[in-house]
Amino acid sequence: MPDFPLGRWISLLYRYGQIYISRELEPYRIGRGQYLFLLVLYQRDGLLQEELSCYLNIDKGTTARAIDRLEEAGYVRRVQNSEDLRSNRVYLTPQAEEVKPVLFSVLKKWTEILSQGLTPEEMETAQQLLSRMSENAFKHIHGEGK
Amino acid sequence: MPDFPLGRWISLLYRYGQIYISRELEPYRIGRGQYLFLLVLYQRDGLLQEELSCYLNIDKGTTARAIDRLEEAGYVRRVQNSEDLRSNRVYLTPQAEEVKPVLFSVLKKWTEILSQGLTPEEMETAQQLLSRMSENAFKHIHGEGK
DNA sequence: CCTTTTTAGTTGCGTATGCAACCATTAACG
DNA sequence: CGTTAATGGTTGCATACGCAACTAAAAAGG
Repeated sequence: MPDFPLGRWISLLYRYGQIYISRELEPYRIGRGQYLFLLVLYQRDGLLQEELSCYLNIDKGTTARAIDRLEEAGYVRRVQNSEDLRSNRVYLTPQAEEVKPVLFSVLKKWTEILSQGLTPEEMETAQQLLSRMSENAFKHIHGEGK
Repeated sequence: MPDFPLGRWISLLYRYGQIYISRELEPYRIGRGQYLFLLVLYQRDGLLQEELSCYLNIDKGTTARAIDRLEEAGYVRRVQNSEDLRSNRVYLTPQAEEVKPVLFSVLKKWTEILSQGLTPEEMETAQQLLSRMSENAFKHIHGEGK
């Protein structure tokens, strides 16, 4: 790749990560587009869809459909927010607590695969740098304009 | 995000990069799923679809459709390979040469956006680490396996 | 040679994703 | 208050992607 090596690696890591997650979580009916929402809800249950979208920086339409899936598979339930009837709070079900260790172990294993031959310090550095680049990306796409 | 921060940043960088590329290249009818193929062809023209797939590690079905798009938009043409009638060689058109500077400048700008606040050494490190993680991902998904 | 297997490419299907249009509810304002 | 604007959520549409089934051509093996 002559130019733009970064984009190529990011594309590969994203796509291959999705393949891995899909395969491993398929028996649990958790799709690659859904697991991130579970991760956020494990941290803080009962968020609004809008809060999930905002936190993960994912389109609200995409979020709506991901929550559809999770609800249909029995991992979350929507409860209309009594303080604002337009919005839903999303709560984990006991079934979600049950798969939590599975999900964490799958993600941990993928991280281990990626980190083969890298030192913990290098992994830490990678996270640091990706996080800073993400913030730049975010600010450019949203933050004042263009 | 409690665990799996890496996946989250990669997801964000991938999706936001796609948004940026889509917007910038939309006037030229080059989609976010197509520009990588052009980049490879700028390096070496006349590759087989299979070689493109293999080099970018992208599914051959996806490749076929990306080349469809590029052909329809006038950037490449398929020529049946006389040495193996099953395969096509993909050649750039003059129109592809014309957009080359535009494409490169768009990608360069995105890299500059991502690298704000990072030193050139840090960017170099990031590429290094991503490249090594990509190789790990590749080996796990393909290489013997799993 | 003829049959079997492999391989390059195409296509159908399922999923994910962003955008824009839309709906219902809430907030802002005159 | 009543009208207008903003906002949370849903849905239609377009694109991208992997997988699997399929086709046609080439390679392998008897």
